[in-house]
Amino acid sequence: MARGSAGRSALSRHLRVLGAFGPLTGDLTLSEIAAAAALPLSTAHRLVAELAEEGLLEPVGDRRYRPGLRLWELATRTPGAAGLRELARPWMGVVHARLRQHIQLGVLSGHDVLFIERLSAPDAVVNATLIGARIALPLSSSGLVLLAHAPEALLDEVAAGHWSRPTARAIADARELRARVADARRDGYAVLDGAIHEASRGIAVPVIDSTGRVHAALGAVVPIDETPVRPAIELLTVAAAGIARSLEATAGGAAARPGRPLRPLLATSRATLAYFEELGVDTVLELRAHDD
Amino acid sequence: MARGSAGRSALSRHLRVLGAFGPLTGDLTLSEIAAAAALPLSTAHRLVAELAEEGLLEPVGDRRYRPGLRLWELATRTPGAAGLRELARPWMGVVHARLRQHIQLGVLSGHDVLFIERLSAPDAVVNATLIGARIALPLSSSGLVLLAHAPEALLDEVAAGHWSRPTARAIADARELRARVADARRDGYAVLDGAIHEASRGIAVPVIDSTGRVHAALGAVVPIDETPVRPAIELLTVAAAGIARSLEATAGGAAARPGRPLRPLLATSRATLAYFEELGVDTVLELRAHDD
DNA sequence: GCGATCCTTCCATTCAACGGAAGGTCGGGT
DNA sequence: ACCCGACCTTCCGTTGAATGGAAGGATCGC
Repeated sequence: MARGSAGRSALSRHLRVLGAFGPLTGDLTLSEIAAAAALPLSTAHRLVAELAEEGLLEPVGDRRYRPGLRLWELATRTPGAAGLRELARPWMGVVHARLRQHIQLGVLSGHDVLFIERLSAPDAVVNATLIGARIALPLSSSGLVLLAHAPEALLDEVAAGHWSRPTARAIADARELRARVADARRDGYAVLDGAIHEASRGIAVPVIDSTGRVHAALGAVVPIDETPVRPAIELLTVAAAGIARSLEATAGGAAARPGRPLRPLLATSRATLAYFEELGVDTVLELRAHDD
Repeated sequence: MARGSAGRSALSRHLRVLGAFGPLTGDLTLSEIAAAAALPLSTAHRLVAELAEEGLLEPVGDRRYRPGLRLWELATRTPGAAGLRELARPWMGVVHARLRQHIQLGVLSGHDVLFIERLSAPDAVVNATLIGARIALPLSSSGLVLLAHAPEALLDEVAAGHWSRPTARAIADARELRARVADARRDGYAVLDGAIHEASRGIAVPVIDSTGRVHAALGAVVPIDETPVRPAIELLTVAAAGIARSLEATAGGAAARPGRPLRPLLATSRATLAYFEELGVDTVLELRAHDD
């Protein structure tokens, strides 16, 4: 590198540039990117050009950029996100059809829940969740569930840290957080009222496989005191078990085969399944139709 | 850099590593990655460690890696893929409900169609398409449609190049390709029989906005001579127009506002819409429920 | 026409990336 | 118990790719 050279690896600066695009960010100009990424303009200029060259950014009009196709294409190979999402959707659909409220799936990422999928309804309550966005663990019922099943060290870290409190009912301190997490651990679910918005109640259960590993939290956001909680928990629990089974069918199925494990295919027709087997693709599982 | 140093920018080597994971690839070990990316082992070792550090790869078990959450999270901000997909799904659902065959959405990427979304049915015909995978332009009806509306230079390039011919009915040469593309340009749709598999017929129409820009191709894969073609084309055309309108409502709507354009939100409840407006998020459009 | 804003190019400096080689670790075969 | 082969990890001297300040353009608004 050169000059005082600041940062860490080259990779981290490329990511700083991509990180300039947040969940609510629109197309950005070069200087907006430079500012958001805290990079010198000439450096940003070069990085943006490289990223655009590789298709990770794409030019829009003649002065703006947005994240590009290649990024999405690569992300498609993310079993922990894209894969889990695809596999969970049918189960989420079942819950959604009954509850007609927000149904969402979140995974643990750092000190946040990263939301991977959400089904909504026009008349559902307020819900700050966006697909691809994060909520601090203590602010969400999904977060409590994930925390309940994470290594103790994570709870210690989070409890020691700070979190915003959008409403007065949000969990206030480490003591309360630990109590709520203990509840979630004991009950196998979490209910959290008005933590982000006064009117909303979160209900979440873990997606937990037969080895005890927790892959995600499946949650609903419902109006407080309108939707009966008990039946919702039961619906969510059944769906979470279904998701866990689907996960094991793919991951386990693929890993169990000798030879190179291939990503199992989902959601395709029987005829297509036969086609891929003919092509010599080792592991192809048909789970269920994508959309039914 | 150092030593003979081979390649291009640092970015390109990181991408070579990520590129080792294909649409059908499972979790890979370090040496598999090194081999697939054609990188020296020690280099691959360092790159993989960096990528894992940043969450672009995640360790699985104790010797394998897979693409990580952060990659998916960043890809979430891709209006041309993730955004288009979300926005198109309701329209695709309408077509799917009628045809009960594969319905798919593809965008132009290099000399391929990159498929972004697909709805299937258990009894649908053979279909090689995978979400996140590519098909060469001349092999797919969606490809013909995209080629028909792309700059002439692209057609020249593709026609001059080579493509595989999985079946005897696949387009054979540049002459035939140009003729089929001309048809697609004239008709506003493309029908292609048995190009990838003997039993399957592709039907595709462009998603074309009011400025004439083509954003994607919307297609169906149906059994040859079973599904009436004309009504399918009409269904697809209506849906494509719907997608185009949704696109303009978001992109146009956001871009038209003064101040920083924000990514419009989709698929949320009315109450949530109000919530975001209150928070000062400039541009929030509610289009329709995510799942209905 | 003039200033402000944003983008592009240039280039001397220098340190982060490179990768061959050597040393571990692990497991399976005998 | 021992060896062997397959992987993975660490070390480190070399060097050219990345860096970013500065200067020069392009464009827009007033």
